[in-house]
Amino acid sequence: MAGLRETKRRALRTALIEAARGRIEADGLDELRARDIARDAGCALGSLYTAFDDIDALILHVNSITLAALGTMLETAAQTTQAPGDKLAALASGYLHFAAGNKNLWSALFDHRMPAGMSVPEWHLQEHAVLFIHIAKPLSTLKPDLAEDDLAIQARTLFSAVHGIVSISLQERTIAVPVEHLDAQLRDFVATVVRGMTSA
Amino acid sequence: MAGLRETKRRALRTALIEAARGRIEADGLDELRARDIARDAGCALGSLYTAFDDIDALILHVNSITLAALGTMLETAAQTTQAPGDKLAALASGYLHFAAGNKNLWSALFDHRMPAGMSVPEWHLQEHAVLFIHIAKPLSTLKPDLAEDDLAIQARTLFSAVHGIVSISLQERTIAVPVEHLDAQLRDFVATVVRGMTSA
DNA sequence: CAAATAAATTGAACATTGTTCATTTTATTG
DNA sequence: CAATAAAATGAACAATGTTCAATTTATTTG
Repeated sequence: MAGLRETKRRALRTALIEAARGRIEADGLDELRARDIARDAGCALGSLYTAFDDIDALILHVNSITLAALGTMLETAAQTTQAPGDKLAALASGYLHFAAGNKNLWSALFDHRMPAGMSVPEWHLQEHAVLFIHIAKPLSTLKPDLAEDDLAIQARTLFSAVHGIVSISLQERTIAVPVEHLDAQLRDFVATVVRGMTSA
Repeated sequence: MAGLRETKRRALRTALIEAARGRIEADGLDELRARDIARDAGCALGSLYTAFDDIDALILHVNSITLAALGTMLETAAQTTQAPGDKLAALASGYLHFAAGNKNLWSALFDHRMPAGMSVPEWHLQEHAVLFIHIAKPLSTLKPDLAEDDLAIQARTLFSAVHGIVSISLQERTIAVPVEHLDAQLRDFVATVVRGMTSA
């Protein structure tokens, strides 16, 4: 049995990631505790630190899973329609519904901060690209004579705008607005932007 | 001297707020520590808790000051131009420059979270309105036949979009883009939205 | 003004965290 | 099977927000 060690190591890592994921999903990133994670994963507190450098590394892995799920969701959302403006609306709407339906996991993507001095590792930075890349194609159809780097920049800008709307809407600092109202507003906004892009 | 108590109490509160503000401005919300605040304010650790319920109350007061400064800045930004589209562009640009020039204080407005179970007090929620209210007037000029509540909603939506762009741009997860580049992109985006609103 | 009372100040103590470490257990290797 | 390397364990540590009993300071009362 060459690799019992490695097998157990991998099992512990995924158990810890799943435990952290469950906690974040249920109670939010703020309530995540090392001791709870270890208990849920069925290991001692110290073992968490043989499997991962620290809690932040664990959170990055949870966020990795969330980004992957978001990615496949956006992928299919973009396929439901044909016209580029409709694709952008569908992407925005899909993003809203994902965020609303996975609030704590989605919030963790943007609320998490590395400890002072540390920066997000490159492999995870690249995973964040999934947030924009689906926007680029329909956008380039709308604005065919856009240079490649401008396209990337404008895709990121459009994502950021949609994200801002979704983000502040879901904050629910006062009363909760039904998601379908938000969806209507968001689609209206995207339609306005698309109109602005194509007029003039 | 009726009120020496009250005088000292007020002095301590402002000293603590200023100490917290200085720390947040210099090192960011994440590095804020009760012991540092007390030392800077020249009082014992325990005194912080006779003047404020907890650290969160202190942070709210710091954010209050930041929102007031942001408010007067937006006020003057809106006055620099006449046409509603230009006013909206000026507001967005002003917002970007404020955020870029007061990064830690501005970030604290959105990064701060109340402890579990607690919610932001009403007086402070209302102060956040300063973020949208300046948008409503030019927006109503652009869309004269908008109902009052729709106007408020769309002003909030437009703010959220601009905030999202500014927010993600300033995150600087990779390389820092010059503010004037961001400003050009942001103004371009606002112009697109305005065009989309008026073409129809 | 002096004594009594109320409030505020103080820093030590407490509770909760993330992380480390010496010890023990477990897998791998020779 | 013995020797070694790796991992598991939970007690201990350090940092942090908050509380508390004791002390000092301001106000009120006789």
